[in-house]
Amino acid sequence: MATVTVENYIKQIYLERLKIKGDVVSMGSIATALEVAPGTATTMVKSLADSELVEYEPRVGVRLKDNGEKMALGLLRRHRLIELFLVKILGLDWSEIHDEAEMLEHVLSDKVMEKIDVLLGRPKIDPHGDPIPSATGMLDERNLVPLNQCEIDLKIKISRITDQQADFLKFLEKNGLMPGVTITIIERNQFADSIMIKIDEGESISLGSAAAKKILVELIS
Amino acid sequence: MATVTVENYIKQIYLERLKIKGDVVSMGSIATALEVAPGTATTMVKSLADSELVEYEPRVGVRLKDNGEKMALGLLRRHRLIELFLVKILGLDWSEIHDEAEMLEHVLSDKVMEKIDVLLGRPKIDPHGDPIPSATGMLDERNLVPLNQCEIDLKIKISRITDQQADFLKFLEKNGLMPGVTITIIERNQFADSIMIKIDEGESISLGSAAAKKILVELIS
DNA sequence: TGCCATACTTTGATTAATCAAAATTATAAA
DNA sequence: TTTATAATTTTGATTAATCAAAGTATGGCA
Ligand SMILES: [Mn+2]
Ligand SMILES: [Mn+2]
Ligand SMILES: [Mn+2]
Ligand SMILES: [Mn+2]
Repeated sequence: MATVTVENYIKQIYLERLKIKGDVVSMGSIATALEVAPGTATTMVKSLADSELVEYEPRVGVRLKDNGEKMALGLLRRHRLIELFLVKILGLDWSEIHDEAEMLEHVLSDKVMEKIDVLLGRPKIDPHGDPIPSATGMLDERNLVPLNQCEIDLKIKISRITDQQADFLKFLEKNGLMPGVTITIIERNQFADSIMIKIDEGESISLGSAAAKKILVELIS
Repeated sequence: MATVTVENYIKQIYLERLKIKGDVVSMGSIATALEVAPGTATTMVKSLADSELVEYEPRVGVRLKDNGEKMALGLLRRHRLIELFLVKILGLDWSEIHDEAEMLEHVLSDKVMEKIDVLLGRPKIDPHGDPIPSATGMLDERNLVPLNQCEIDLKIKISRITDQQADFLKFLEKNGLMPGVTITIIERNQFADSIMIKIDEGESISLGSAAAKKILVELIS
């Protein structure tokens, strides 16, 4: 059985891999993401390699093997199902579920996960808009556009939030900027580095490009 | 923050304390209950004493201090609320919830526990009939009688099961012997070491005294 | 009283996970 | 090509939890 630590490393390697262009994940990015010293990441990754979960090439990086990828997708599924459960069934706020799920993903049995999945109606998307892998490890990453790169005057739908920091999520919630909401960019100011958006039948809000970049949207035909 | 291991020791010391006449728990009983070597229990209890959670007297035993008792009651509350949640909300069988709760009790946040408590209507009793301590650490152990020590021909109510082994619980469930059910002892055979009981408006079943001892009942006036 | 079985404690190791700091490499700049 | 910088790896320690096996104490029995 993989320990909680091993599971966290495997999942993080998967997530870092998604973020970058390259196909190999650096020790530095793992160490930063998991908040451990660089040497710790190196040591741990070597031990993951001994367990056949990853391929590790010194001074180059690490890549998940089939085993590892399967584990990562299983964890991602657990994490996201748990988040949705915490919001839908227990009524927690979407800003406080991530850390909770970070622990629970390692602890809930398959039996409990199946009950939760059924209770939620086998959902495909979590509260942040992240896709939930299927029980068989299928994951479809939708092709979404960062809000800051969107054209003006088009009708678009907020679909996914890539920054799960509690404060940022609370800000979005307070302003009604949650997945599912449709909006239009009504103004863009290149030099002020900001955009002005209008929620359908609602308020107008100004967003800096750093914030807008964390909001992924879908164009409505 | 107490580790999972520390929490398990503290809870076990509390539970062992309840089982015995004396007021001090032996290293041996802890080691057996937690399935660790005797020396491990000694070492660990000494470290609990360093943390001011217990008082430890070498070769005599260990007793919880106020801190420790508070922690134990908190865990017991969590454990039992979680068990009830797993049965009532997720629909697990009462025979498979104990191990699940054994992990979850260390991981769910206070916020989640409060949501669960509310969702369940602030219950006082778990699926095995075990009392749930209040959030302030109040626990009322009801005064119940083991079924094997009960008089014949009286109307009695099954109230608590002290053996939580899955197989035993499954047996009880199959025969309708769950907390809340009312029964009568219709026969007792001293030499066969068994009793015959009849479920109200139901079947008659024979139980050996070892099994009957694990079923606590309440006399119905 | 003295022995001894049993329970308990101590000792010396091991494993997993971590860190700080020193050593090494690779790469980009001069 | 040489050097400097940044990333990575290695080394030596530490902490928590555990075990096996050796050592110790104590309460009853002879
Ligand atoms: Mn995690
Ligand atoms: Mn999420
Ligand atoms: Mn536990
Ligand atoms: Mn119970």
